[in-house]
Amino acid sequence: MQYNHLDIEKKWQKFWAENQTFKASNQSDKPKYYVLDMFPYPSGAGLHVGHPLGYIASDIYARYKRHKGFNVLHPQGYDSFGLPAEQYAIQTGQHPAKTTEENVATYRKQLDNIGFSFDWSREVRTSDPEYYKWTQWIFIQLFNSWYNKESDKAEDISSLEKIFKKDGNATVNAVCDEETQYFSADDWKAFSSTEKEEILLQYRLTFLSDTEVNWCPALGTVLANDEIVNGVSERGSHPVIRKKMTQWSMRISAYAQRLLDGLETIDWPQPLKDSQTNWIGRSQGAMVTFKVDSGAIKSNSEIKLSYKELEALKELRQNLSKAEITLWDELKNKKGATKFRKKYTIGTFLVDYVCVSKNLIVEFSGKEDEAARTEFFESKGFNIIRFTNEEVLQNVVKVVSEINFAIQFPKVTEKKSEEKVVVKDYNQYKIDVFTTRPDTIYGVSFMTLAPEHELVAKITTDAQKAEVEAYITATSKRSERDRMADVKTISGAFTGAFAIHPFSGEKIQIWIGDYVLANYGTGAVMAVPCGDQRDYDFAKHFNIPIPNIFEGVDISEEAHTGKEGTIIANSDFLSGLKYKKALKLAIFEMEKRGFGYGKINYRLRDAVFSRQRYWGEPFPVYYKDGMPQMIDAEHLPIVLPEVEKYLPTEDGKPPLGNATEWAWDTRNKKVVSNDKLKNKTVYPLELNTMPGWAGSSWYFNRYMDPTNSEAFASKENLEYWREVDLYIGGSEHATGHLLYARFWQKFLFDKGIVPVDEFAKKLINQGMILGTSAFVYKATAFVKNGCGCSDEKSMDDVLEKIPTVFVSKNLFSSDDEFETVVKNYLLDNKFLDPNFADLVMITKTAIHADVALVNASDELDVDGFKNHPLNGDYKNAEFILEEKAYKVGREVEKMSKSKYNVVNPDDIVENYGADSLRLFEMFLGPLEQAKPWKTSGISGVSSFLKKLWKLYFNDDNFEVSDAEPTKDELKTLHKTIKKVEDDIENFSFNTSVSTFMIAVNELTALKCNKRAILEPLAILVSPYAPHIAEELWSLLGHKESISTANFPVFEASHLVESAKNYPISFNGKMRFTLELPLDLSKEEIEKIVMENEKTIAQLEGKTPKKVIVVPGKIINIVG
RNA sequence: GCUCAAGUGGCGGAAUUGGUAGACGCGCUGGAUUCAAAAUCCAGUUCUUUCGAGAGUGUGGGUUCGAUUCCCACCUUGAGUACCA
Repeated sequence: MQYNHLDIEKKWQKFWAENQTFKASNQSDKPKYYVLDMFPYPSGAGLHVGHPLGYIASDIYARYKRHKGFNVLHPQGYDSFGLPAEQYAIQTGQHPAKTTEENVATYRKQLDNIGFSFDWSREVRTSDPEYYKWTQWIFIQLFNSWYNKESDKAEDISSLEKIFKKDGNATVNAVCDEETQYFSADDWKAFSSTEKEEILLQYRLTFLSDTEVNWCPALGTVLANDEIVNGVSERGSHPVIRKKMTQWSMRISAYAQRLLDGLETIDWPQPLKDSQTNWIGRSQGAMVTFKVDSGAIKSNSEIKLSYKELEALKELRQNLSKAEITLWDELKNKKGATKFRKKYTIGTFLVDYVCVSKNLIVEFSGKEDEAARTEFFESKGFNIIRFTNEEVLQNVVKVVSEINFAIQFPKVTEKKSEEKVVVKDYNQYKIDVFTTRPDTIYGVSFMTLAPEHELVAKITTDAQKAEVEAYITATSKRSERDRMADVKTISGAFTGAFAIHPFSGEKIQIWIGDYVLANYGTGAVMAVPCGDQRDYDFAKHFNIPIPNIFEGVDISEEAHTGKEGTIIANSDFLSGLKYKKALKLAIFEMEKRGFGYGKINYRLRDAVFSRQRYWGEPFPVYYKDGMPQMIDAEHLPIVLPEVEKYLPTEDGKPPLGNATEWAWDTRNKKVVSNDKLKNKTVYPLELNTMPGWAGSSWYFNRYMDPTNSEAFASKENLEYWREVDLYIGGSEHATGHLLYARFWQKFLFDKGIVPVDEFAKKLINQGMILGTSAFVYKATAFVKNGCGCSDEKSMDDVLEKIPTVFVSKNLFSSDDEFETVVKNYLLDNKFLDPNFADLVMITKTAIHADVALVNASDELDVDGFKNHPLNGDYKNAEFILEEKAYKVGREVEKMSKSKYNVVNPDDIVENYGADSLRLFEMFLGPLEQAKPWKTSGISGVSSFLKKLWKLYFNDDNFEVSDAEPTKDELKTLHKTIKKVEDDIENFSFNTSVSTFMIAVNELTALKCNKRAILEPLAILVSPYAPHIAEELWSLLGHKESISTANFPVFEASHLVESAKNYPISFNGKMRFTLELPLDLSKEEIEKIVMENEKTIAQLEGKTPKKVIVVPGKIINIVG
């Protein structure tokens, strides 16, 4: 019987589907094992041979684990929301759901062809409302949570409200927006519900905010940082600009440290961990505040307090003086428009009490900067009344009545035009900088602000104004890309202002420069030219002093950036200290003196979560009085509405703005027509949709319980499957999917929803399969310029006669040679008149030829090429052959349609079988490595399968013997068991394929047909080539699927040898081998070897200096 | 620039703890079979060679009896990231 892959493979694929062979049970006596692939986005192009590589590897592992007695979960699904389906919808008007459905069907067919052991009963699709219902649910959970730094986890928002009610926000240690104002418990109670909502939004883990986003005009949507590559969009390479928009964001920054720490606990590839570590970008250093020292500064807006000052405020609020308490007792009961707040910040000033609605400030007198305060407050339109401590303590009633009077009869103070107000130097401007090198603070000789820094306009002196403004205009005109491309040019401008060095008190210049980025750190740096190359270059360029603070280091040519072993000099109390000590001491002193503190900074930004797209999850959100409201979980899913067009609306709203049924009826709890928005109980729904990574950030949990309609997965199932044991997918998701998924998992863990905080124990990145493109070399003829020929028309005729010519690859090695070959051919075949030969020039063009037209010897199917639909122009082309064949050139490139090097797995399955495809993909090379595909190589594994098949047959009859196997046969079997088992455990699938080949070659040579050998062999092969293994297994008389069989057990006793073929080396070089019994002692071996005639010949009479004998390994004779 | 990974025949790659470099497969060469081809089978295939042997894992050095493997410097390629203070 011939091995017929077509029949066998169809038969067993049908068997597996009908018997649900790979359906995983949610409980079992066996240990559990969860093998997961990154689910595919079902694109219209279908799969090429590169896609299934990871799936084949994971399938082999899953099948192996079943043989090893595990209850294996091996699911598959589709990441079916996404841009291409939407772009296609825009072009064709087809609903993305429809094209997605079609693409999924194609994918499923292609996957089924390869014989994967997926449990399809658990399939998920992110675009299925029953699935995204739970994506929406998780969004609500995030909205209802805040990050408590004290407990270092996410907590329910109600616990935060409780604290606000009791103590205000002074005691809260949370991850929140930077510009959060302080308020007391009483303030909280007095806030309107809208105000409360606004404040809570600053703490929620998903929040709405005006953020600078990456807007891609061509795609009409915002993009996340990981969706931008080299300043242009990852998809389509469109330019991206910065734009302020109101967007949902995810407070992933709250998890920065835990995302970093978690990497230590998971077995993921180091490069991937490195790239996440870089992306999170933790840097340890200090926050330092520099005061601005300026002759004339303009004030035109409120100044925010620094973090440290806000910290100090907390203390102040809690430690009120007796007089303060007495007066507050009187004022705090005022309600409504006359409500007072205590210790409130206005500008950089802290006022004792203020009634904001009446513009009245009440203060204790005797503050040192009273005059400045009065001038500033009045400029802001406030009235100020002041009392002394004594006045309050002696007659608080009188004081209160004066306050009441001031409320009722306010002094008319005109709010002065802000531009005109010139406030003299009150040291109110401060520049916060972040530095990783506080030890070099005495090396600071200037400061640089980003051109966009908010202080720039305020501190620039009149003299420098024109220059600074010109510089800002110039930089803002440059695109992000230009700025990135041109990092060499040094540019900047002096503001004219000076800062005060916090330690030395010296005046230092403040510059602006575009090498400082507005969106990293504080957008300002303290420049230490001697210790940072960019600062150094900047200082050199603008002739700023470069003080040297390193002992014994030459900085005349470049900055000294090394840390280890560096000793600090010229730095007051830091002089003479080593880098590490100086760093610690500098931070200690800053904290003591109150102008700096140790801080850890992260590069990781909060993730923008809104997309102006149609084909994504709708938010479960409606807007009431401009504030977002969550729809109760019980009403989910909020299903994507139908729209007429998938483009943004004419007034620039996202595509959902086209929907006519997109309003939330809060009374009837359902989505209703927009006509009903006039109703008081009907509100508009969110028009943005969620980004692609929303659905993929938790799908691995859904597989555990995919049809549950009560919960996103049941507690029992989550507890049973816990986490993914093996996850296989591409490394391109390092800073996208794999980071977001870890973030959500940690959040869900905090909330007690999932039992583990890392979703995948082990991860492997499969390498890309590249295409091997084929090139043909086309000759183009044209007439030399300026030939001086009289008759152009006749030259046209000459060219007319010359056909398109292709030259076989090895006929030329240079362009000149190419020209000669072509000309000779044209002359020989009378395509060219010898009289014109010198006037014609020939150039070479390499053209991609379809790889399907090229055989294993790189020979082109010339007729096939001429008749190929893509090569219509070459029907009458001439081919210059070598040895009767046209040889193509080869080059390894990424697989892509335009290079005609894409190989479809369906064709391979058709011609060679799924088992061959699986074996070959594994045989190409190590799983993690990128490697080129060359279809010709498949004949090796294909003939291996035929040889394997033959072992079980005697001519056409299936025939195995029950006789005892020989020692050699057992040795081959057990050697193979050991190697294959080790290889699978180490994911070294390529080497086990060669092990199978060796085993089959050996057993063929031994003419082995023993059941005791061939039965275990079928099991060994079955994870790799499951169809042929099932067929052989059933021929061997088994009724159950081979997947239920136990993996053969290795017995070392079969490999025990009595003799060893020793390599005999001279000075480490192997010269010959010698067969010796293994039970000899070192001395005996040495004696035999030294007496051997070959040894004597090698030594040429010399006496060896030393003889190394390692029994069982090697003998080395040192001469 | 920085970080990481990798450099082995004509090609994909093997050598898992330092111990016979090039397993296995493709391709190539020769042979058998065939009217012929495909398929199949057999033999050979790192380079040099005076046929004795010698050299050889990107380059140069080091450790070692012995290095593809460990250490140092450099070169090349690929990936990621990029004025990150």
